[in-house]
Amino acid sequence: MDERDIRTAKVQELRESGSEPYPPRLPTPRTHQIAAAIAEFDALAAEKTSVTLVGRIVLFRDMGKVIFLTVEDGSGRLQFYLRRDDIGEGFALARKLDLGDFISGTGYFFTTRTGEKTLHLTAYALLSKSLRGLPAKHEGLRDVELRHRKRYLDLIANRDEVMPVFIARARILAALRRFLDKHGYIEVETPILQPLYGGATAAPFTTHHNAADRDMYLRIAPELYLKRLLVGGLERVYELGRVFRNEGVDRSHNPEFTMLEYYEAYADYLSMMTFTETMIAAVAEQVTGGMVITYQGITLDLTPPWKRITLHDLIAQATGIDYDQYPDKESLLAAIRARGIAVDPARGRGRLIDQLKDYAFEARDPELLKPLFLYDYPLDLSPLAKQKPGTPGMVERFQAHLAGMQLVTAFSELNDPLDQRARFEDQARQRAAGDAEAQVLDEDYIEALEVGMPPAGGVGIGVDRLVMALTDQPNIREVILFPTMRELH
RNA sequence: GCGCGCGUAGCUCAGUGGUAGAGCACACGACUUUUAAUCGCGGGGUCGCGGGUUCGAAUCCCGCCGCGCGCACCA
Repeated sequence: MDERDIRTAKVQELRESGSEPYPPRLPTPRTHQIAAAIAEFDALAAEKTSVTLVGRIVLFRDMGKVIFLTVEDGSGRLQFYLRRDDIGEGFALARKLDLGDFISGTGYFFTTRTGEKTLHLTAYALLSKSLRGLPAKHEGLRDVELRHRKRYLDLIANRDEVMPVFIARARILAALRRFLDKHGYIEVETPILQPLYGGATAAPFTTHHNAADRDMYLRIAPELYLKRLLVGGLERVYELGRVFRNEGVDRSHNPEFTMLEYYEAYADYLSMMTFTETMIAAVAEQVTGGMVITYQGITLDLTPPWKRITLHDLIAQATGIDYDQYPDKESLLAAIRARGIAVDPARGRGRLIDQLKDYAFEARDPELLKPLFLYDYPLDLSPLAKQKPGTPGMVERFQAHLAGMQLVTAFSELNDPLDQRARFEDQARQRAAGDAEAQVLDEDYIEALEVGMPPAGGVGIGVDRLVMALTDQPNIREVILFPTMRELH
């Protein structure tokens, strides 16, 4: 008989003796959360006030005629003390309690001779029987795969490290909503299940709608729907929700992740830059208590204004290449190769520029870890962004980088339906040439633009990465409760 | 997708060619202020999966699966 068999047998024995191991409610109402009771300990102990606390048994010390056990609830942990002389017949059953069981305990507070605040029980009750033991009390659960596959065990065993991260995550989401609401934005919900996917350059997850007998897609971004709402007359909208991209997993990517997108009519990318740094700094302050954070040992000051540099100047500083002097892919490629920088040449000019940006970040200049706005991007990488006047081939777009992670992308939204159609057609050519991630033409979206969309700025934030930055976590899987895992065989 | 590393008891880990181990957990016993309780005693393993080399494989080789790290890819 293994542990689980033994505990299952205990369930049976309890039922046969007329005791329900999974009762529907507490036999005695809970009077306090543990942390609240500890806060009032002196008064409660002085009056020997009867309190009822509940929780999971995390340590169990059976000394024959007395038992000490440590019980943990959502707020904290406390030692319970049971004496055979107090409990009577129930004491023998108490000795059969197991680590992991949920119990309630009624009694009064006292302090042991070693100074530990303790609840001296006059009665207890089993609330829920655990059939499987908890991870080792000292070593806990270190195996990263197990921690993520069985997050409930991770939360139990590594509570002090893991719980605060997800509490902070919840606070970050709430603070983002609060900030946007305060600034007149309304939160909307647009389709996750879409007949066409768009708004980003990524491969989708495909599914099938049986009733309509047609393929549908999980959204890769909410962008095109949010901008339809600008057409409809909503001036400030946002959506905070899950998006799905059929791509690999690494330290900063999970196939499903949380995106915040917000759009503001009559704004442009420059005003959205200011709004965004203000929002992120405010969220940091509300969640961490200040605008200066530490990420993986590096101090980062989020106080606005953040450094702003054009993509052109960043690349010029890092590589000495002034890409404005190389208006076509071939001449730029030659200049890159002349400096011995390795790039994938099977891409357009915009991709080359993008790779130069990556090269600049690879130098690991500590300055580039600080909050940074990079702006003015190549047009061919940004089919939904408005062209920058007087600068052919460039669009009004920015990205925010923090701690080396791309956190934000944003632009002045393209609202010229004729230009938009041409951009989609260009994407279609790239798709025909083998780029599976090129964006697909959305006729209905073009039609909406033809009705008329006000000039607007729009921003997308990778919320998981923001949570990583604000909780000092090195891996996106540490801020997603149930990260995507392969099937076990 | 490529490279490197890891996979041994429920958990944390040792074991690098010769009969599978430790601590915790678990079972049984002792103990009326313990606290990572202690003490005694005991059970528990397809060594990720499959194949190969060898008299003999957890250990060496090949393939597969899973995980991690790096690279590539990725608004």
